[in-house]
Amino acid sequence: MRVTREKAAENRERILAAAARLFRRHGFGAAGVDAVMHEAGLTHGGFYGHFPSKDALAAAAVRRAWAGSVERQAAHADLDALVRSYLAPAHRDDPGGGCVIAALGGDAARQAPGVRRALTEAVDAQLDRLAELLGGGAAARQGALATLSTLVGALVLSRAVDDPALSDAILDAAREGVGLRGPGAAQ
Amino acid sequence: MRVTREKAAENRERILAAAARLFRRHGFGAAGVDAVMHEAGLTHGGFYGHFPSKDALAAAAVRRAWAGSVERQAAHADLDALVRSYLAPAHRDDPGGGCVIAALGGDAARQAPGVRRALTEAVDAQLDRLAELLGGGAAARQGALATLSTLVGALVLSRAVDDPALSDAILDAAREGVGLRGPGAAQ
DNA sequence: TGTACATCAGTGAACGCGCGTTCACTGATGTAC
DNA sequence: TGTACATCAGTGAACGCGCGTTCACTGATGTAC
Repeated sequence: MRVTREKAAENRERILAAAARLFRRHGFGAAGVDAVMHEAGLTHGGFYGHFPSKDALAAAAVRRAWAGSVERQAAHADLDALVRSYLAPAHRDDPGGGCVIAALGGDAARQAPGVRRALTEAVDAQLDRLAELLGGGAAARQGALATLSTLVGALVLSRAVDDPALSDAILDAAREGVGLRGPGAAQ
Repeated sequence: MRVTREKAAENRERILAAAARLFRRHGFGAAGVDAVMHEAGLTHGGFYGHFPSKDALAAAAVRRAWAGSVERQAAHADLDALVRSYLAPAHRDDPGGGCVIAALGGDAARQAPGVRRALTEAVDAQLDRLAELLGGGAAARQGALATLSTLVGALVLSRAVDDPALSDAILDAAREGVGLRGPGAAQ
C-alpha cells in the first residue's frame, strides 16, 4: 500500500517523535523498533525504509528531542525561569517529554558513536544557552558547565530514588545551589 | 561437582563482585547473567543456586558496589579530597570500579523496586557522608543535596560526551562549582 | 577413625521469548505517453 | 485529460541470535553409624 510522498514524510516524523519519546522514557535498550513503530501507528517492517538501523534512529531521535527542548526553552527569559522549569516535579515526572541529556546521558557512554555525537551536540548547545543567560564570557562558560552538571545530576537523582520526599528535596536544594552561581550572587 | 561450603560462599562473593563491576560498566540491561558468571569463573547454570533472579542480583550488586565506595571514601579526610577524587579523570574512566550512583542512577528509575531501593539507600548514605563533611546541620544537608547533584551530574556528563576536552572541562568546572559551597566559601 | 550413603554446588543442554533485521508481497501513487 | 505501467511505502511472516530461566545430571562433600 504505497502512500503519498507527503504522507511518507509525515510518517517519518511520527516515527522520530515516537522514538524521541520512548527512548527518553524507557532508555535505548528497553524501547524496541517494534514499540516505536506501533506508537507511530505503523508496522515494524516498514521501519527500514526510513532508517538504516536502530542506532541511526537513536541518533536522529536525540537530535529531535533536543530540537523540542530548544522550542520549550525559548519561553524562558532568564536563568531563574529556566532553572525553575528544569527542576520542577512536572519535568521530573515526564522524562519522555523532557531534557534528553538527563534522560539518556547515562546510557550515552555505552551507545554507538553517532548517538554519543548527537548527545554531545545537545550538551554543547545547552552550555551555550546557559552561558548566554549567565552574561557571557569565560566565567559564564565555567558557570554554565557547573550549572548544567547540577541540573542534570539533580534530575537524574530525583528520578532514581524511590522516596518522594527525598526526590523533592533534591530538586529544591539544587534550585538553591545553582542560584548561588546566578548573576548578582556572592562570588 | 559439589564444592566446600566455604568455597561456595567465596563463589557467591565472586559473582557479586563481577556483577557490581559489569553492571556499572555496561548497565543492567547490557550485562547478562552469562557474562557475570563467566567473569566469576563459573558457568551460567549455577547462578540460580545463589540468587533467585537477575533483579535480585542487581539489587545485591548495587549494595556491594556501594560498600566498596565506603571503603574508598574512608581515605578522604575532608570534602576537598573527596571531590578531587570523585571528579578525577581516573574515576570517569573507570565506571566499573567507581560510584554506583553515577554509573547506574540513570538506569535505576526503570529497574525493579528492589534495585531502586538499594540505590536510594546508597544516595541516603552518600548524603549523610557529605553533610558530615560540610559540618552537619540543616544547611549542611541542603549543601549535601546540591553537592551530590553536581558531582553525579558532572561525572555522568563527562562520560557521556565524546569530546575529551569538553569532558575534562566539565570535571574542572564542577570542582570549582562545589568548592563555592564548601566551608569557608562566600555565602 | 572408617565406611556408606544422602546431599547439593556446579555443569551444560534446552526452553520460550523478544529483539533487530530481512524479504516476498500488496496495492495505491507517480509518471510516461 | 485519460490510460497503462513502473515505482515504492507499508505489511506481516520469517530469520538468526542472545537473553533469563529451567532441569536432568555429576561427583565431591557432609553426615550418620
